[in-house]
Amino acid sequence: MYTLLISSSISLQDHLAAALGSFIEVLPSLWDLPTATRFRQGDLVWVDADNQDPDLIKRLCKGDFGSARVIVLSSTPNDAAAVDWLGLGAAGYLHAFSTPETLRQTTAVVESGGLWVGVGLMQQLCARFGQIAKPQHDLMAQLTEREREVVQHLKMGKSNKLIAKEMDISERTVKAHLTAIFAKFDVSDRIQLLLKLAA
Amino acid sequence: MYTLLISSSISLQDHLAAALGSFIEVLPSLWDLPTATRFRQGDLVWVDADNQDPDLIKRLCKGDFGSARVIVLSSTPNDAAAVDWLGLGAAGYLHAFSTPETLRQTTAVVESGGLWVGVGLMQQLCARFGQIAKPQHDLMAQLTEREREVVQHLKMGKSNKLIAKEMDISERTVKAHLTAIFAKFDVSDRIQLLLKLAA
DNA sequence: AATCATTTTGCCCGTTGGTACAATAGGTAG
DNA sequence: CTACCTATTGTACCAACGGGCAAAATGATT
Repeated sequence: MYTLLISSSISLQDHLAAALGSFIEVLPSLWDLPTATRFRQGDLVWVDADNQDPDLIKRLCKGDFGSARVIVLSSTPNDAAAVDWLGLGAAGYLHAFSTPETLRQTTAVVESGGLWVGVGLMQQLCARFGQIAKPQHDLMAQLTEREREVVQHLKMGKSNKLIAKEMDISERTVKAHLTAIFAKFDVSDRIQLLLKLAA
Repeated sequence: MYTLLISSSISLQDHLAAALGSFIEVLPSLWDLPTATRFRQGDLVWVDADNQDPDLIKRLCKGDFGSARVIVLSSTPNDAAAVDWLGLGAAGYLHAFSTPETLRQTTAVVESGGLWVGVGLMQQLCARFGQIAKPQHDLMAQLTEREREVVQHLKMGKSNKLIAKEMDISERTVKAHLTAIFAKFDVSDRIQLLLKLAA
C-alpha cells in the first residue's frame, strides 16, 4: 500500500511517521505534485490543510489526481470544515496531531472503505437524522412498503434513474410507485410531494 | 464486553462468529428476548433486519431494552433504511455479509462511541448538512432582484410556465433566471435548490 | 463614449418526468 | 377457485425542464 503525506510541517511529518511507520512518502507541497499524477485505488494521501492550497486539496478530494483516499488534517479542526471536505469526497478529517492510536484507527477504517469523522460532528449529523427520519402523518401509513422506500429516496432529491438503480428495479417500476404515491397524497408531481412533506 | 447477535440465519451467525470471534452470543429471534432484559452500557447487539420484527428492532434501537449499542445488518442495505435506523438510535448499519475486516472496524468504531454508516450516505449527509449549516443569506444576497422573485415562486412549487405568466415574462426568461440561480447556489436543478432552501 | 451587469427573448436540443394502456406474477382473503 | 392487492416491466407519448448559442435593450459606472 502506498501512503503519501503532503505537508511542509516537519513536526507533522515526524508525528505521522512515528504513528504509521517511516515507510510514508512525504511531499512538502501539493504544487510539487506532477499534474500527470494518477493515484491508484487503495492509495492513501494525508494532506495538511494548514499549509496547502485549498483549491488543490479540493481537486485532490474530487479525484482529479486519481482514486486515492484522501484524509485531511488540520491543527484547528471544526465541524464546518469537516462537512466541506467530506462532502467533496475526503475519506477522513481529523486533528493533525491526533494520538498515534487514532491515526492508526483512521488508517484502518479508511482503508476498509469507511469514513473517519469526529464524534462531535457525528452527533450533530445524528440530530439531523432525526429530522430527516421523522415519522410522517397518516398519509405515509397508507403507502405500501415499496412506496415508502421510494418516498425516502425522493426526499433526498434523487432522480428516478438513481432510485431505480439503488432499489435494483427498473425505472418504469419507480414511475409506477410514484404514480401510486402521487395519487395517495393527492399531488401531481414530486415537487408538490416534497412541499407537502416539508410542511 | 458482551456481544450479542440476533438472527435466525445460520450463515450470518457463522459469518459474524468467524469475523468477531466465537465468544458471541446468539439469539435466533428478538421474541426470545426476555422483556425484562436490560443491556448495559457498552454491550453490543447486532441485529439482522432481514428476519426480525421491525417494531422490536425499533424498540431495541430506542433503548427499550437498555443502553446497548445496536448495529443493524441487512442483506439489501439502502440509504433510506440507514436513515431510519440511525435516526432511531442505531449505532451502525451495514451489509450483513460485509467483509470480516469491515465488521471488525465497525466494532471498533462503535465501541469507541462512533457510528458506522456507508460512505455514500455519509457523503450525502455531509453535503446536506453543509447546506444546512451554511447561512443562505449570503447566497440569496448574491441573487439579482428578478432572480430572488423567481426563487419565491419556485419555493411555492410553481412551474416555469406559471412563473412566466405571473411575472409577465416569457418562459425562456424564467429559465435564464433559473440557470443563473442554479449556478449561484451550486445546484443542478430546482429539486436540489428546494432541498437546500428547505433545510 | 465605453464598459459592464441585468433583463429580456427566440430557436433548438437532449434529458427527465408523468402517464396511458397494457401484461405477468406472487400473495392473501373469501 | 376467485377476486383483490402488490410488485414488476414494457412501449410509447407528451409535457416539463435545463441549457447552448445568440441577440437586443436598459441602466449604471467609469
